[in-house]
Amino acid sequence: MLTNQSVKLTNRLVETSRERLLAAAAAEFAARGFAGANVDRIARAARVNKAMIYYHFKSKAALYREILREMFAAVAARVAAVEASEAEPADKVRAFVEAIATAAEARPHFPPIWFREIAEGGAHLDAGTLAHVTAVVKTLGRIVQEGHSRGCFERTNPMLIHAGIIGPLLLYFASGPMRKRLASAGVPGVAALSRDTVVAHVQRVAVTALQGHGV
Amino acid sequence: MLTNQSVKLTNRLVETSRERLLAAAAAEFAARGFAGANVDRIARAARVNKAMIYYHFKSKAALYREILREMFAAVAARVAAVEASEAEPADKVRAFVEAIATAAEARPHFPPIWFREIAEGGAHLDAGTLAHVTAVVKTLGRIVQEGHSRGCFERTNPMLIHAGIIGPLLLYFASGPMRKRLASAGVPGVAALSRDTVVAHVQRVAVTALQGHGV
DNA sequence: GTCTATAAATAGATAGAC
DNA sequence: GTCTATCTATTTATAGAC
Repeated sequence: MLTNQSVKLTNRLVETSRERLLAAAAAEFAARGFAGANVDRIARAARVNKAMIYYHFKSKAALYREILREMFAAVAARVAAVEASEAEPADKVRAFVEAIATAAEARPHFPPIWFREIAEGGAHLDAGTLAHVTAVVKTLGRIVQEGHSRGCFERTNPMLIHAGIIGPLLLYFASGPMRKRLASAGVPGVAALSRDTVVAHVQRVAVTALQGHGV
Repeated sequence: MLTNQSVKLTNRLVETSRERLLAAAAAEFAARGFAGANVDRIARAARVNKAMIYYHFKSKAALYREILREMFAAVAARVAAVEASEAEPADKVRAFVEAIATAAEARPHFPPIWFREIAEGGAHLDAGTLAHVTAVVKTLGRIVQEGHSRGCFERTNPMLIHAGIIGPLLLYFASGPMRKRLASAGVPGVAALSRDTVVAHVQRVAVTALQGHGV
């Protein structure tokens, strides 16, 4: 019994070659993009033979799609949970912001890869992953709609709110290295910009825009 | 005299091979990134022999840097003009937003390339171009500072405002193809999102955040 | 300035042994 | 599941003629 359990524990604690490949690939794709990524480098970083990439995945492209799928499935799940909660519309919007931030933070590769996919028009998104993306946007749309029906939000294009949330958040989380260079160049305030400050600001801005108050 | 003039006019009206290469390369780099870009394809799109790339520019990398340099020099110039104007702080912030939007619109390749550079930590930015980037951010910092000194703005980290401006604007201008796919997938409000709506929203949000009013 | 031909290196992918 | 060796295609870059 103890033996069986320790085997199971070991299987969970020790990363499999597949998991190590996924982690190394995520970092490589984030740093260099799909075209710039190199399968040899991915294998080396994962301390795994290159041929294993083609054993576990069909191709470099399939490996990349796998990473995209996990990313967007995770945000979609978080956001769905937000919508399903009992909170009032304004709090759901705040939770939506927090959900995006949390998902992005848990995956440092997420924001840069998302940026690149946007730049590429979602060229690598398969149907299933695209469905996750649209689900996220539609969910925010329904939250905004619900707020409007209840009389707490003014009529607002949800895509505007979406851009106001996703834009600054992704920019913040994707720009770590860039911000370091700006800080070195003497730009004031860059170093002081914390995750919590950004999230709070985005939350406030989104809710304020929705509530209007004749602004 | 007439001959001389017509020659000069011709030289201005007819794109040189160098100009055609720059235009084709900008589109290629925007669509596929630096690593994904292909010099053969650039040459073909420019209707120019591939060897001309190496005649006019030193390498693929040098060609890319040339495009980066022009992009950021243009925004830096626009933004400097905004700061030099006689407008009051809030209007300078609005003009800053408009300047970014105008520069981005005039160069469809600009937003996607900027996104990719952020994702890559500015790996391709040479010292001169990085100076342009920092100049833009610092300029906004001074406008915010000026507003605070004059008592019209609350004390605010300028980087927060910067992220709130650049994030949504770049996202909007870079996401044209992606938005089309979302519209096809039935996401409401995507098609209705106009450039002017986004710019006005970003302006309002930035100024409101700066003015505070105890929010 | 423009073109052809080609060098030289890189990188995705697979066969086949263990 | 893992590894070695290798094939093949792609692609940046240049030499040299016109």
